[in-house]
Amino acid sequence: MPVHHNTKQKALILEVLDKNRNHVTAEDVITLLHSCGEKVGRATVYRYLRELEEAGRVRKYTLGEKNTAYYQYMGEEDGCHGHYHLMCDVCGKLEHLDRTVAESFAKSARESYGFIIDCSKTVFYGKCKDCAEN
Amino acid sequence: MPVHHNTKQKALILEVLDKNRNHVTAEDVITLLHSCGEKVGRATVYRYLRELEEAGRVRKYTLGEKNTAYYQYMGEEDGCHGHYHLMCDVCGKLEHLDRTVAESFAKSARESYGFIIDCSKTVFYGKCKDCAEN
DNA sequence: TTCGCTGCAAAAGTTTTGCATGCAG
DNA sequence: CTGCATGCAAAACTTTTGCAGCGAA
Repeated sequence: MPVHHNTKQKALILEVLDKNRNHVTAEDVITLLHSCGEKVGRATVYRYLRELEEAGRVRKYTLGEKNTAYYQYMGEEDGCHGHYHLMCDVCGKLEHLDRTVAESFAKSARESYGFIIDCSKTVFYGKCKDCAEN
Repeated sequence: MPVHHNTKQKALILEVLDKNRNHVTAEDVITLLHSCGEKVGRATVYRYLRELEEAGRVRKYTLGEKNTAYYQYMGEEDGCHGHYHLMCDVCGKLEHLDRTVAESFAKSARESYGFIIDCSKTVFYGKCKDCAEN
């Protein structure tokens, strides 16, 4: 386990992620910080985003035909407490699906395949209600 | 509507996609062709994969933490012989879960949240049977 | 013969890494 | 003080594009 220093840069990055809960790219983070007069190195942003993703605090994914990665802050709650994530790959909105709804499915997967689903890491992709109606 | 010339290169690429229906990267296609003694230019592979994707004959997505795109041949009829992915985050093995097993779950999500799950993009993370036993 | 297609190489775009310096603990 | 974190630039990768020449229709 790495030692986590509390640095100004990490706090700034987290603040940007918290204020932009829908899909931001690494370059977005850099640009947003730069426009606030705060300069954080490109490598630091990429390194911290990766660290956050590996810790399960941020979700990394792609949208549309772009080859760039989008990042979404999942909040402090470690995720394994009661819900699956539903991510709209049109608008990037994240919804929560109560675990009880998915319980039977997880059970089927376990019984059929012996696969134990980790709900803190699983994200369902698709279209949210609003985007499906358009 | 572009004119589609029937070239040897396109036939070779399609053949590779057909024989490897799951998770092939562009580089995989190039390497596989090269190992068969067939050389097809990198640009041609990328161009044709993109064309196929735009035509709906191939699905493009990302898996795991990789930054590379995976391509999946959907066959001539875009049937719903889709499947969910079960990715073991211990050994990295990828398993397939038939869509029918997950159908009731997808239905619940749709009825409760109006969310339409795209099975081609959803990956369940967790432990596969082998890793769960250790 | 005519264009579209191919292949090479270069460019473009995104992410990672090496290394010297800075700063939190 | 110690050593992890940062920042810069370069490297590493993946994908796209320009252009000359080839080849399918």
